[in-house]
Amino acid sequence: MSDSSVLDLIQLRRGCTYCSVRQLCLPGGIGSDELQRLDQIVQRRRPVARGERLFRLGDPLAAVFIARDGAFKSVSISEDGEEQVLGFHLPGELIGLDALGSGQHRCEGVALTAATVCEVPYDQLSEVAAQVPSLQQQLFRVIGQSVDRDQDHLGILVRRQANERIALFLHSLGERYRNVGQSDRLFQLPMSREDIARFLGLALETVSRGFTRLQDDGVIDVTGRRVEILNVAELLRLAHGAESSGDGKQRRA
Amino acid sequence: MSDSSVLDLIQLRRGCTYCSVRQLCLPGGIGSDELQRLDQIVQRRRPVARGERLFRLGDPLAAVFIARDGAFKSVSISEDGEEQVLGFHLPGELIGLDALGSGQHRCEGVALTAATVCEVPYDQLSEVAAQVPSLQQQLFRVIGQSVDRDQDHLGILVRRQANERIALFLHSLGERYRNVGQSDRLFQLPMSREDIARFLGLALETVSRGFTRLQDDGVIDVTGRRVEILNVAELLRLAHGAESSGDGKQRRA
DNA sequence: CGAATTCTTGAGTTTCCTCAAACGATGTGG
DNA sequence: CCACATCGTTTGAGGAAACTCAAGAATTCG
Repeated sequence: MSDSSVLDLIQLRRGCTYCSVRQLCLPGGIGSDELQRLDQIVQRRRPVARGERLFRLGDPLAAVFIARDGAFKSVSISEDGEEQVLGFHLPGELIGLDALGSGQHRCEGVALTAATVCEVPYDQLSEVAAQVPSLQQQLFRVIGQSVDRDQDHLGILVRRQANERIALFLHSLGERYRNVGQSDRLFQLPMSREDIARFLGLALETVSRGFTRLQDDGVIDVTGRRVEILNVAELLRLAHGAESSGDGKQRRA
Repeated sequence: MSDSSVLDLIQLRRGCTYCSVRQLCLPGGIGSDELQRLDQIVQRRRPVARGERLFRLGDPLAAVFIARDGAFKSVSISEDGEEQVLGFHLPGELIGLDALGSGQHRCEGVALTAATVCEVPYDQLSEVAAQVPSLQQQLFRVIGQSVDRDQDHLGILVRRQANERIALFLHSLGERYRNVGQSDRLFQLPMSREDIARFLGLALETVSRGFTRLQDDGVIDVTGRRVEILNVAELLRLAHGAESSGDGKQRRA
């Protein structure tokens, strides 16, 4: 076996074909020919340090990113300098779509942990999409899903009270971890209480109190950033406006 | 001049080429050949009665709509039956993009006034987009702009107090009316106080009180749904967290 | 192991929500 | 054309939720 064929194999294994998050970043899948074309333009598995920014406010749209390991947040900076967290990005999710409308980024993409990303130059992506209809379809789909997440986010913020928002947040985070093949009951939060607060539209103290309350009610177990969901059903009940059941102790269905 | 050529001319004038909202629904413009292809698939100027729904929750994605006259709202229904207003749509804006992610509508498109819409069957649109790269580009752009509006909406909801939200809302509405060629100082609200409340994440009484407050401060003049913005600068100041200036009377810069 | 960050908890205050009632516009039938 | 019903809006009073400020625990990190 020649050196080059070994290299080819390694290349292939590192490419989209064998990517563990492929079903996520390209739901529905596309043909292998199309996949090869995509492979050619994807910059693979770049490591990113915690706190590093993939792009900044006002940067021209150069590429979209796909989280592979680790977690990211999208934050917008309001005129008074306040940070707003627009979303969190787990493996398989696209980052940087915010620049699609104006050609410039309206927010910053920040790594919450050490992470790796794939990077797809935008002009090449749209070129390939124009030539490969199924990829165009997939793209509309993926963008649409990011819109869906934004609307879910809106749903959390509009007229829900603090405890509901927090329960909803923890539940949906669990769901997303499950999609990535991790446990949906026990996970490590990649973001600070402050990030959560700025995502949920609350004060960070309110988030902290909410966690404590859920713990007192036996719904979750939380120490720092380690979260274990003990009672999913109850968490969901609370997320949809149910009163937390009077006595401050655990309660079995 | 034959009958058929007269008809052709009328057809043409009623088509996208002469459409008053073309720059809005297709910003940046596309070539005239492409425009003709688009013309062929667009159902033009259908009248819609107030309260009529363009699509309902769960409907499969069949078409996207472009508001021509009148105004629409997108509302999602939460599991407890509460309505949430996700957005308002003025002439030139696309309606129905919420189904892009899942293929099913996640919200309902409701006419707030008597209105007219253009309707574009989705499968034909994506087919033409696949063949006409510049249209694909425009589509990404337009979808991106709708994402931008969602993010602006998030920005309003996250950690802003009631008066700021209301000021921001009125200001941005003025801006949008200006884009449509109407006055940005004096307009008729197409939506009820309740709709505004469900959009801003407030109680409807709070919206009403906010309006009254702005009127007392001489910033706007409001009677029912007629709104006149008297002091844009002050409105903007209030929108960005400024205290309303003590004395309950008008104040000149 | 100590410094620095992040998180929790407490006390007091503000904002905004809820409930309730009056007011105004709009449209319908007598 | 007017009386009346209906819907949308305004206004008031009281209370609850969440914010701010502040200080003390716990974790993380060098």
